[in-house]
Amino acid sequence: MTERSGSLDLNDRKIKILQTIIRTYLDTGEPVGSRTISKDTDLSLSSATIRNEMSDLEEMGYIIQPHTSAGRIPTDKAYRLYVDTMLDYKSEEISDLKEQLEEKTDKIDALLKQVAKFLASNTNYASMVSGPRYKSKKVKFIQITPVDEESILTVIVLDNNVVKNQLLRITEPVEQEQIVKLNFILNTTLNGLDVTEMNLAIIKEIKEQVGSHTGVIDAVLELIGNALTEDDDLEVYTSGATNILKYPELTSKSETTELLNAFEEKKIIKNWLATTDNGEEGEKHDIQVYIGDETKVETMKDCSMVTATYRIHEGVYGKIGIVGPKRMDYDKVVSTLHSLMAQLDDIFKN
Amino acid sequence: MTERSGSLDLNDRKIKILQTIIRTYLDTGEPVGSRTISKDTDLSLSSATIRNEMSDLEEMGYIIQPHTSAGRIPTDKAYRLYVDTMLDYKSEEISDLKEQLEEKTDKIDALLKQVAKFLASNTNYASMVSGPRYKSKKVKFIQITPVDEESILTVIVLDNNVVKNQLLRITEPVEQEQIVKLNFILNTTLNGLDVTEMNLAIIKEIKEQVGSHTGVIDAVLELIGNALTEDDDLEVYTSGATNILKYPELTSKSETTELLNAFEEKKIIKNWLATTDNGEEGEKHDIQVYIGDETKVETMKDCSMVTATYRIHEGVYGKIGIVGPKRMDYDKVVSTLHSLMAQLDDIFKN
DNA sequence: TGTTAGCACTCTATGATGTAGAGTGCTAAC
DNA sequence: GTTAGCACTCTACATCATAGAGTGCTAACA
Repeated sequence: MTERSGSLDLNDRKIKILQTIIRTYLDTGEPVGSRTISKDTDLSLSSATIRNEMSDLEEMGYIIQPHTSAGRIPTDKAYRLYVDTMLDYKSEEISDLKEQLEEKTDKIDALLKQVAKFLASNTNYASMVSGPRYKSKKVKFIQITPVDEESILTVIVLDNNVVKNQLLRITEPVEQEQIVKLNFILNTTLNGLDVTEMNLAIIKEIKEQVGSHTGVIDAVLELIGNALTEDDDLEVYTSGATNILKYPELTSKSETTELLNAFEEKKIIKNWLATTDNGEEGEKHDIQVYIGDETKVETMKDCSMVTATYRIHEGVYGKIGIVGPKRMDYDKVVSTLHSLMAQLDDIFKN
Repeated sequence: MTERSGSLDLNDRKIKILQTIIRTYLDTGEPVGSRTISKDTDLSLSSATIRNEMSDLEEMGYIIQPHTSAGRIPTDKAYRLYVDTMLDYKSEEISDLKEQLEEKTDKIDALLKQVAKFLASNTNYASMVSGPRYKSKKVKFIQITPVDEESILTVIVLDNNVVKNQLLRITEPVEQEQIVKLNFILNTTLNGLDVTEMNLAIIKEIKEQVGSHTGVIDAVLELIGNALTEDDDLEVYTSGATNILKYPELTSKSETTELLNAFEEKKIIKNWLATTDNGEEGEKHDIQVYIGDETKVETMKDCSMVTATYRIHEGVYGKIGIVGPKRMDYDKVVSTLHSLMAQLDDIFKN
């Protein structure tokens, strides 16, 4: 159709102009006009020439005009291109991050909470961090102990060193030697098994060996089953959800509310964990950027999401992510996440 | 000054008018004019007469005019009066609440989470529920067990049946008989003590009796100390924080954000728990209403807060509250809380 | 003395109107 | 291929007029 369709490819000049548009728009949030570009680049071209190029860029789908007499703003396609090829890594903020973190590294969940907070306050976007998940869990140690006349305590240690316990009410006392026997049988039979390996045959065998107190055994087995299958409640830490309110382009009121709500109930995150769960392979610290519709979440079509996977060690991993407006400082977010991941790696080594 | 200052007391007619103003304003959120009142009450008075009365009410500080040619809106003083003397209890929604709750009463924290959710979705305000707090905690049972060559498991059961545990790394194995001895000594010495009773003398006695493995003992004692003193992280469950956005009078943007933020970080709640902690005496289900400045929180000066205390049993209690705009449906909130408290009482009995 | 009708007055919310400014696309010239 | 010039479009903003709601005051009435 167009006579000079030959010009419809991304030559260096177009790239430079597009990059300027994106950078400026990320910075100001206002549509970018041809004069601004003409002044801000070192191309020394007049605004008229820029206009021609912008016209091409618009035809190619990289920029649009909100209305006739406005400048251009980048499309999702442009952001995609930007994130894929134009990111400009900075690595400034590494230092103070680490200092902040290492104050209190005693417990992993406290650490992750801090990570979420750090990310949110550092980027000014909303952050979320999922607790570590274990590929498969096995029983390492079981112990049953009478506490008083009416209750016994069951403790289960899993191979990831997570300890589960529960007090069981009992109606009649269990004799000490029965307890010892029970402990012995449970440990020898179940040690090292995961939940798929605890079949009916094994359960039957245990019951036959013990002979009595099948009620207690049932209760213990149920507890074990729960311990092995439950996802640790899919623990998710979020922070800075209210940062979403800072960005006027997201303040369409109803949608923002919905988004905040989704954040409060941690819907987004669980969804995200569920969908990307399999993609565990790949680069060590691959960082994914989802722009607008790429998030696959209707309420987030004006948002972008940047995520990363951390690994504590083989098979034990969790996710970190931030959510912000599509007009997001991708450079900063990606580099912050990058250095954060490196820090975490470092910390997990100890 | 005024000639007929004798009319400046709250006679029945004034009360009726004030009540109508409050109810109408709570309902519509618009300033209430004299004509509306004249039509909506059974006083059969003309708007002119109502105007005279309203003028008095304004002088008495119960209502104000946002601007010259607008109707009147209630002041905090009016709300206070309303809450203290004019509440109209309804007891409709009791039933479905209970059905919703009893689905899953296995764990107290899951229950409380549901209570928060229920309250928020039922009232359309933000809700918060604090986990139960224990006046004083004592040790009921201690057990140390070797799990493998490099770790031993310490389990502590408190008298409120809360179980704490931790894996301790050890450098050299501890012999079985030492473990048995350790368990015996710890249980006989510490059983029934609270944290104030574990003084240096007792600790010294334990160490002397055991003779060796003081490192392990220190670790165990530290764990016990933590278990007895930590506030279970002051667990607080919130729900429906985004409901705050539904009320236009709170949408001054910056303040709403601050409020939401405070909610996210659960500042409000901790503050509130801290300040009202002592007020544990009094009526069984006394419900407190804090209006505007009464909340003592700057960011909540346009909000009201309604709180109640639940008791699981003697000395074990927690708090429930909701936060909403000053223009809040106090009737509904108070009656909902009322019936909720009754339900909880019922549930805790089992 | 309490109540009411009437009226002038005030203030807000709303919509219409005009204008400056930013930015574009097109054309013609370099 | 690049640029200057110009007509055109659209938004944002301020100004203005108007309708409507509500009041306070006064004078008349029961």
